[in-house]
Amino acid sequence: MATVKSVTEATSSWDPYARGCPSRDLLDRIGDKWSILVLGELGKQGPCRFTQLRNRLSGVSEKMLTQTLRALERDGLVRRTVYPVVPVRVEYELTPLGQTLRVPLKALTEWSVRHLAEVLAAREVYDAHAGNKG
Amino acid sequence: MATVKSVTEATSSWDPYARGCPSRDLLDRIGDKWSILVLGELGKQGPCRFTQLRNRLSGVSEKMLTQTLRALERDGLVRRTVYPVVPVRVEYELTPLGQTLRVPLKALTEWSVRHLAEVLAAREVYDAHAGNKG
DNA sequence: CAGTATCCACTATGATACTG
DNA sequence: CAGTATCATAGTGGATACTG
Repeated sequence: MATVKSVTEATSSWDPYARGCPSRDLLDRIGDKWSILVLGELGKQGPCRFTQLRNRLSGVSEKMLTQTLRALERDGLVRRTVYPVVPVRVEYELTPLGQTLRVPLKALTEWSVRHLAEVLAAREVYDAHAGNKG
Repeated sequence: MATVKSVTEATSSWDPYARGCPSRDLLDRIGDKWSILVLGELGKQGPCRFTQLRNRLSGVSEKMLTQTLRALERDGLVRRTVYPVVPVRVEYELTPLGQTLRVPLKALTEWSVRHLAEVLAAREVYDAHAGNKG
């Protein structure tokens, strides 16, 4: 997960693109391999148990799932509820704050869905030229 | 930069949160350390030369700046123009496609600015508890 | 069930030096 | 000026085995 950086370099008036800025911090947090997938799953389905999540995000290791969930929980985006039964049962769900993040995430998703073809096309053009030039 | 993954596992109807989905690809691309900063700078100022960019994104190495710019260029988000003068002059600018990405990026930025305090507060609470529990 | 603890590989990033 | 090449390293992600 993102290393926790000091905000020493930050400017007083937030420049969205300066180092140490909120959006960079956000990207550092959700730009990892599993965060948005977890956020997405929880957003779709509501409360979800650890193993359920692991199965839905097939491919994730227990270590990474735990790590991702802990980070999201730490940031107040996900709530973790432990039911003291045996065997223990733990449920994860989006917090209200986590819910609000779905909006900008959706904007990003929509952009990518709408422009994916263009990006892919650009890649092919670029790679073709690269092939010519070595 | 993101490893280029096969899309073999993708479902036919795009699930925004499934692996290999457009939004994941997008996050893989712009979730790195410099892409959104470069996008942001170019969005703010229009055409910009290599060294100008390097100075504005103070802290970036030439290698990373080149790598980031190449990736963005490959994806059709940034245009690279070489002026065959001596010494050579290269200008970078957002393509129309790159411009459209500023909208969802702005949504993300606004979210982070608006909710940063909550996230930070949540972290402190979490870390305080972690201290208690070991 | 829901983790934790280890060890390992790869990747991303960076410092530095060199070049057309 | 605008890179490229090389070397070094930290951090990310993963496989596996163990535990309350």
